[in-house]
Amino acid sequence: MEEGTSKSPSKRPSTVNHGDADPFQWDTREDCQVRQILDRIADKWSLLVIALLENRRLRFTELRREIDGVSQRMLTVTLRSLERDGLVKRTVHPVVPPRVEYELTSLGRTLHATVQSLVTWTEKHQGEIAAARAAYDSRTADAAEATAP
Amino acid sequence: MEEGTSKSPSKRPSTVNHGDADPFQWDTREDCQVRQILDRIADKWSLLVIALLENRRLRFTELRREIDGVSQRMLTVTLRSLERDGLVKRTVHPVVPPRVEYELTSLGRTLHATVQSLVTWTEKHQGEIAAARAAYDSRTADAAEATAP
DNA sequence: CAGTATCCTGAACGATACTG
DNA sequence: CAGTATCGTTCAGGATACTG
Repeated sequence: MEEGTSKSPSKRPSTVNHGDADPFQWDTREDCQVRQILDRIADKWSLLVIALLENRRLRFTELRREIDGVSQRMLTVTLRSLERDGLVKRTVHPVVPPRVEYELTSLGRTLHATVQSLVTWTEKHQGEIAAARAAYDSRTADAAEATAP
Repeated sequence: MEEGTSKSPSKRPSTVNHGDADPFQWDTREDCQVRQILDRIADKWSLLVIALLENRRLRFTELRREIDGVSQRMLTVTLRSLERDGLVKRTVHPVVPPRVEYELTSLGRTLHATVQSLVTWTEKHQGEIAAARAAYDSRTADAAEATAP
């Protein structure tokens, strides 16, 4: 598992370079914290895990069953990332067979609350977005049809 | 440009399958709107573009200069996606040389406002996250050192 | 049960060259 | 100026097999 460790730390090709006095430092720097957090929660599974753990602590297999599309490997990678960032607490019970439980930390719960505003926004505006997409696609289709009929 | 068009529409391998009555429909379905929105704004450049357009309308080259790490290709792809979703308005002025200006739509502005809460959360908690990472990494390093010295 | 370790594929992205 | 077209690389993530 090299990517789990390399995912966050190995990201400074110093591409984005703005530099000057700017009211938007938070988004113009490559190592921007916001971007890192967004990358964390917007990846394929993190949000699902956070949402499921919001209710109750769950075991590895329970999470797997709930999400079900996730591969064993990616669930592990996702959980490790969340644990590393202090969003999820991992508890190993020294029994056999092993029993490992995951739960949100208090930090994880505050993140979930914040994400809710995004969820709310999306639910409120998904109609507009769908309409915009449909409009754009039909416009594009028309243009293509007019160009190469 | 195949990926620009395929980016959003070609995403239903119907992997995540939960099904049963669940208070979390918004996050367990593969075609989840929240996930789509997150994918849009969390990609490499969208957030930067939205942030820059929050202030003023900008031309293609101006955006390119501001972001500067972005390739011509990705800026185009990003702008097209944002336009398709109704977050950004594209205006072509029929002059020569061409003059194309981009600005946020009202929908785009409301999204920016929503994202701000995430930014605020991040600024507030980045210390905790950094600490959690450092703690996790040192723990991990210790374990590795104890296993294979 | 809860993982690791490998291998492999597709697609995201960058670099480059060309155009209305 | 503001793109489009093509090519090559990288790497996230799935499939599979093996362990404490």
